[in-house]
Amino acid sequence: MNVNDASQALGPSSYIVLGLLSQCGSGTSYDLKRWADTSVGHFWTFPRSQLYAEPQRLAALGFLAETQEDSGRRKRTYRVTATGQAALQDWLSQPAGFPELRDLGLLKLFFAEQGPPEQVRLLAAEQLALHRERLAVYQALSGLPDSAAEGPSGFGRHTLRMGFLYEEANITFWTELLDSTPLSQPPATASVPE
Amino acid sequence: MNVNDASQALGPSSYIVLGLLSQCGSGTSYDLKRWADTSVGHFWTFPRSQLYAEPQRLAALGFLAETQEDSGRRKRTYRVTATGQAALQDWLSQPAGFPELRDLGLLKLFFAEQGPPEQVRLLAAEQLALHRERLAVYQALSGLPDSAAEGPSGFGRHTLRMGFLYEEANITFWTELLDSTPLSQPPATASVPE
DNA sequence: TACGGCATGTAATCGGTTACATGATTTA
DNA sequence: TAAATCATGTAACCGATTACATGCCGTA
Repeated sequence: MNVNDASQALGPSSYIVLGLLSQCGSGTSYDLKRWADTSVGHFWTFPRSQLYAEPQRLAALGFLAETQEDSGRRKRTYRVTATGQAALQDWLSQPAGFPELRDLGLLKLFFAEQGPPEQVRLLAAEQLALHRERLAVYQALSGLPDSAAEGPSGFGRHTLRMGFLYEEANITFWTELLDSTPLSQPPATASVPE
Repeated sequence: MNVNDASQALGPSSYIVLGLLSQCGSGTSYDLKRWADTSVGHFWTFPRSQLYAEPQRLAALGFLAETQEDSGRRKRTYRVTATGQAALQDWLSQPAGFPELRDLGLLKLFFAEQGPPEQVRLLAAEQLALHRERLAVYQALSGLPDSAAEGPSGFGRHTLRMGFLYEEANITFWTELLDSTPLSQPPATASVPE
């Protein structure tokens, strides 16, 4: 069974586990959770339970080696094998394809465009607030020294930059939308001079 | 069983079906596929088979009414019920939450940042090409008259605008990255004057 | 030593993807 | 009328989410 054999076809979460472990040497499922939360978690999340299931799968494939404690909880620690490392490299060297926006807010907007403007405004206001919040988080992160920003517990300079651009684009978009969507009840007293 | 009862918790694909059928009156699974391809499909895709399974589910919940042909293929046509319409409206009025980038390219970049620059360059070049392509598609779409751009078979003015901004952000990002990543083998013959 | 939060797992369910299968309709 | 394409569905599998369950450890 070859690494280049496409029959494996692991999913993204598998490679997140592989990648994090590769960067950190070794760790438990909980370690993975903590690392993910402060790095990839900024743009790619999944439930914690995946971080227990995924390593099992990878270990069964020979991509991870597993050691289990003798004491109480018999907790499992994983590390990447040479085969696993090769699989990761192979994946990295493959084209990534086109990403989808898959934005729930956009989806709702798409269907709300025909409806009452007030609903659009509400949506825009919500999204605007969320994106501003997130931009602030990124701004805080970018102030950190490189040592903290890089590595398994950091966001990575480049990925952080994309986060920035993404948030900016969103803020531009929802702001424009809010500004161009009429209020539901323009005050009847206001006069519109010709 | 109330529409406002959160026990339903349909997924996004359910609402895409609901939304498209609501806009178009009625249609078959194949109609849904065609509508989706030219509208939401630009930023949210899923396999065609979903468009056969999803309406069944919705019909079972009373959100769609189904009529079946008597002739050969006995094909099914769906339309939204009043209950379904209410469920859609309810969903639209709910906050959408924060969207994730979930970009495979970014993910690979995150793990490739530590590795050889050449791999980063390859990735950046691929992504740049894909995003430029997509931007061109959006440019073409935006040239269309409103009648073609709006409605179930159109992208929608607003969503299209966001597509634009997203592609621009990506092009900026991957271009910057490509420009800032050193070539793997700078020609050994080149002299670097002090 | 009791309690709250941290840490570590398993089980059940379900939506989504892939693969399979075949009927109609157009066109060469 | 054969081939190609359009159209319509089903079945099996699997990753991902939710919910359940419980052990360790610091501190009040």
